[in-house]
Amino acid sequence: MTVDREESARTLLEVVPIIMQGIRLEMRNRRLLDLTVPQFRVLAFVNRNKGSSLWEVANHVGLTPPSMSRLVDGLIARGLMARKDDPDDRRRVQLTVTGRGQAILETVTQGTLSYLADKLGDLDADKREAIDNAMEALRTVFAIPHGDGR
Amino acid sequence: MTVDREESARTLLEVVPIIMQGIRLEMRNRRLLDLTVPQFRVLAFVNRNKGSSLWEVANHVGLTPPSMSRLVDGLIARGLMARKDDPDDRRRVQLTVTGRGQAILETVTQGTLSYLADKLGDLDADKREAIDNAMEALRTVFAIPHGDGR
DNA sequence: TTAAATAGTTGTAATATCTAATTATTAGCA
DNA sequence: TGCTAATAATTAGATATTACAACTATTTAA
Repeated sequence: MTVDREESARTLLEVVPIIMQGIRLEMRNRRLLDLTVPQFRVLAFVNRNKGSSLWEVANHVGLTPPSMSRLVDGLIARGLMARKDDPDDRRRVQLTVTGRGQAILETVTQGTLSYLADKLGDLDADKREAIDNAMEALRTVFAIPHGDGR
Repeated sequence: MTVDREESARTLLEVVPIIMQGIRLEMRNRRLLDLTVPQFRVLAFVNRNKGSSLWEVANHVGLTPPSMSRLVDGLIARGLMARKDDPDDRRRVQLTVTGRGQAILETVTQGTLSYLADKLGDLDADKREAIDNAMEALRTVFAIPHGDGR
């Protein structure tokens, strides 16, 4: 089978946005505890990197600091995150996920995983292994640390 | 190597949003001819399905008809698409991409493919083959017709 | 010890997106 | 046939999201 970079790129460009669309719909369609994808990514990142600064989160998620400041405002207003001053550098803030935030993160994560696992359930094991291998390769290429991303 | 559905799903959920973020930044960062991802997907879909109705495009891209109506307004205002009445059913509208729209679509597509191909260039052929196989599997699972999606 | 750099927030504006209501047209059926 | 229901699209109105520029507070370093 011929595998040239251009063709692989084209396939990625066709497939990735549609998977993303499924993930987005899944996350938004749960009454009251819905999250946008950026909100989800912020919660997941901060949950794994407790005490992250605003800049770190903004950088990870790909938003500007002002946008992230407002996004965090919203999550704090919903009681999902907390912001406190960094005692070592009082310009910085330390972000954390509240218990309630963790609960919602967990629920949304599980729901989304079920959605995806359900889709993947139609595939036989070797296809799923191909997906795992591919994602592993893509993970390195897009510089995503293990068990971190989202 | 153990490959269970749950684990594959988790990996997808970690990796896909980050690839998407790269695609989004790439598409937006070209002065004057920038497109949002939904705009890009609309142009790509209509270009391959000339005369699509508003509902068909909205359905494909995952937006409501009112949102799509406004999105299309914007693309028409930029001279990238045209809207005309369907003679067979005058409730419907037939959407097409203008020459200018095709040109911009082409440029943005090529730019994004270069971005992706560049990333993929760091991988050896068997990794790229794994990616192709995985995308092929995902394509069927998410019901993405060949050479269509975006 | 003050100028420059850094972290974050606020002001303002442009998009993007939704639900509900409205208009126009077609389809179904008694 | 003629009326009702269904469908396709748009408009109205509201809310979210996001950006850039300007500002405040704090730290670094010359």
